[in-house]
Amino acid sequence: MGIRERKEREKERRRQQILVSAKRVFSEKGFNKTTMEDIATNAELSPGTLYLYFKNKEELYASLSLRILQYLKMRVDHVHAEEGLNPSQKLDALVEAMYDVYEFDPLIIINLFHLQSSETLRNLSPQLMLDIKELSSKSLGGIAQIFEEGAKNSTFIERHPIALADIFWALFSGVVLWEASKKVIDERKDYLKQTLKIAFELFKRGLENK
Amino acid sequence: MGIRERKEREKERRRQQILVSAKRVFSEKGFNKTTMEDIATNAELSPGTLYLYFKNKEELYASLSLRILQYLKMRVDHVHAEEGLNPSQKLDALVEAMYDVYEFDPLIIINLFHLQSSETLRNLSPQLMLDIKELSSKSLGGIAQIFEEGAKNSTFIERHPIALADIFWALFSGVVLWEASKKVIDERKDYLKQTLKIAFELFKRGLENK
Amino acid sequence: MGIRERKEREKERRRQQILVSAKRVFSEKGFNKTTMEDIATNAELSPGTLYLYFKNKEELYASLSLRILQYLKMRVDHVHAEEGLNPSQKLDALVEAMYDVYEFDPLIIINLFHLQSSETLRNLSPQLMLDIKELSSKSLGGIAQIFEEGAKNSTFIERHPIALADIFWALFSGVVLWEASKKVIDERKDYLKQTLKIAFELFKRGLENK
Amino acid sequence: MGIRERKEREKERRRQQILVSAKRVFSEKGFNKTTMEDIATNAELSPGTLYLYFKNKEELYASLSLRILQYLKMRVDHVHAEEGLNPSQKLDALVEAMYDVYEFDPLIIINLFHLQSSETLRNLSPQLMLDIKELSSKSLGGIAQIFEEGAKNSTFIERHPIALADIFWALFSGVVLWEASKKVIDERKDYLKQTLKIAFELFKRGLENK
DNA sequence: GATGAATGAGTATTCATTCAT
DNA sequence: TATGAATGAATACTCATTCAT
Repeated sequence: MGIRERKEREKERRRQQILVSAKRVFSEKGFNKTTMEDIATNAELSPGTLYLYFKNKEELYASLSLRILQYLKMRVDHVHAEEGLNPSQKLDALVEAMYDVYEFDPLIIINLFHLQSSETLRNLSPQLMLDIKELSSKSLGGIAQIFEEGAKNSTFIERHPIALADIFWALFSGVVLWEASKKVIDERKDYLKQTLKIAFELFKRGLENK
Repeated sequence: MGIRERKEREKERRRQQILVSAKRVFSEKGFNKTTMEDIATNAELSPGTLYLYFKNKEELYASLSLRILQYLKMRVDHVHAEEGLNPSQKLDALVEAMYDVYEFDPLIIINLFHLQSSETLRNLSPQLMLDIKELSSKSLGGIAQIFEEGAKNSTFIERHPIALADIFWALFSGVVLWEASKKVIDERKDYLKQTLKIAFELFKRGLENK
Repeated sequence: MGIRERKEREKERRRQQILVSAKRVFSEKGFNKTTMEDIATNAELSPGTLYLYFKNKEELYASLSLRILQYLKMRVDHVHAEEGLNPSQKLDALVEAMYDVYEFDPLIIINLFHLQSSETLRNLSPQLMLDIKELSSKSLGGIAQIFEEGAKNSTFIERHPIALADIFWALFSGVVLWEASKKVIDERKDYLKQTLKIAFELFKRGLENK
Repeated sequence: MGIRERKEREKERRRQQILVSAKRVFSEKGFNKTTMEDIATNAELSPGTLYLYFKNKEELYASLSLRILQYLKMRVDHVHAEEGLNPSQKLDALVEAMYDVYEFDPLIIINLFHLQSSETLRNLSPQLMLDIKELSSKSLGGIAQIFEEGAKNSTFIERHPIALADIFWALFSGVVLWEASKKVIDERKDYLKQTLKIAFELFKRGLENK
């Protein structure tokens, strides 16, 4: 391992250390209530150092979305990689994956909606935006493929596969966000998992060729 | 019309004027980038005047959510008020209503998720919070009733009606938010309506007793 | 009584009503925390009305000082009006008067120091300033006269009578202010009256020709 | 000198720099008319920097009181530290000290009365409040001790020593405040020192056992 | 005279970001 | 690289005062 490579690796380690702290603090306080100093303190670094690794606060925040998308993509890829699964079984596997995605970062899933603010996007570096777009598009593509295969062998009804993938993701994130918001308003207990279960069941039933 | 009544009416007119401007500006810039001065300017009022009608920025913002919820509730009530509709037809009518809810305020639907911040809730007056909770709960109750009726006469499968109402709403808002976020990222045109259509179709298919 | 006179009287009544409310509210909250609206509400008037009787907030506040000074002057005059009192007895009577001045307005005595702010004085009408100066000067003159008489008949030591009057007043208000400030800091009980008693006793002893 | 120590010293230097500017500006304009920006400008710093050294405006202001109290305590301690002084001579030395306290900060002595506002106290950090209470109490204790000693050896009359210390301080600050207020109203020249002299003379005469 | 709705200037405080060391 | 002290722009909110009715 060359010295350059070691430095590269060290740098990446530090980036991850910051991201872990950022996730912790953002999850707890939300984007606006979190200060760069909070994150720096949590990471046992100085505020200035954060700026050596991330252009600004928005970019640091968006990088967390990237991590979720990376995880999502990995899980979608795994579904396809498993051998001998028919589309219906793949869909079941995908649903299982979504539970894990949720557990991977239950609170920060809200992040993905923060990206929609055009003000935010203006502050992101082109490379990061490209990465996000690509991962997002590939993950949804992988999901869409399941529906396409299902339609081909008549397991599922025929609809635009990309649209179905969008709906699948929207259903997932809609439930997560909605239940999260109710928890605060109604002080209800964690009713989320069960609702997700019913939601995905309905989705699959709606999709099936009767 | 007494002088007191006229004043009351004038006051309400001013409140609405502010809400209209607030909706415009918040829609364009989002909560944090919008300043009270922006809204005042848009409403052709002075900043101080806003505070005669709304306790603070959070409450002004939350009042916009109230308007959507009022509209939603009204539409749900209408669905039940129409005579001679069976549950399946009521669901169709509800879906139509949701398109209108979306058009009533395409961007500000995001508001409803802003409410989840406990920091926000801390700043709302108890009355406003009560109104929001009540409207929200009544609307979802009205939606749930459709599923309950449908289950009773075996049109729909039996699931917890409240959960189904949550899913119905989550599906709707999830699609709206997700498509909205993609629009910025992908610069795609309004693919939303079509996606919503498929989403609701799938939902209904999933719900039907085959 | 002519109609003009009745109006004049009515106007004065309203002025006093406002002053009473102002004293109440200023005493409770201090100058800065008190709003004109607070006073208006307390007086069951509208904010605008206050400005028909007082040029501005500073002048309303200063007018309260005037009331104390009027009371002080009246009491000093009484001391001189009583027949058959020698200087020593007059001083005793004056000390009694000071207890009453304190009870007349225990908290607002602080007002008199608010006047020192040049910013405040800039906002007072010349007439009010003149009245304050005159009353203040006459009252102190009356006090000084006691010391002068006392020096003449060798009851008291000879010092500049005006200076002695100033010291007499400074001792009184210093004790009041200092004890008032300690009450908050130390939460001690009303030790003030006793301290005032000792203070005046020492003052008199110091003054006496031994 | 270690690097840590140097930084500590530098930080203290900056604190003092701010206090000096604050004293200047507060003296000139009073608490309310002074803005944090005024102070920052005077100190050739940015407004934000002030908040690195003082929690808020109230605390910055109160810290000025602390400085006076520190000086007062030091002078009182010196009086006791001088050898071979009897109580009468100690009182004379104390009177000399008060002239210096006045010169140390002629205008800001008013500060000490600002502390009485409970609203102000609410905004102070517990440590600062503790320091103020302690210094205040120790200084007055030191003053009281002189009267106690004087009473013991029959130089002074017997009165509660703490009360005498309170009166001593009230006399001093009352004269300072009263003369200060008159200066503005009457535009008189500095008649203060002379008045103080007479005041203290009377106080001592009143105290002496004849 | 009386009202009270509207004004809008005024300010403490925060915090993302920079840069000298 | 890393630091962290310093920056200074940005903003919600208040309230004395005005003036059309």
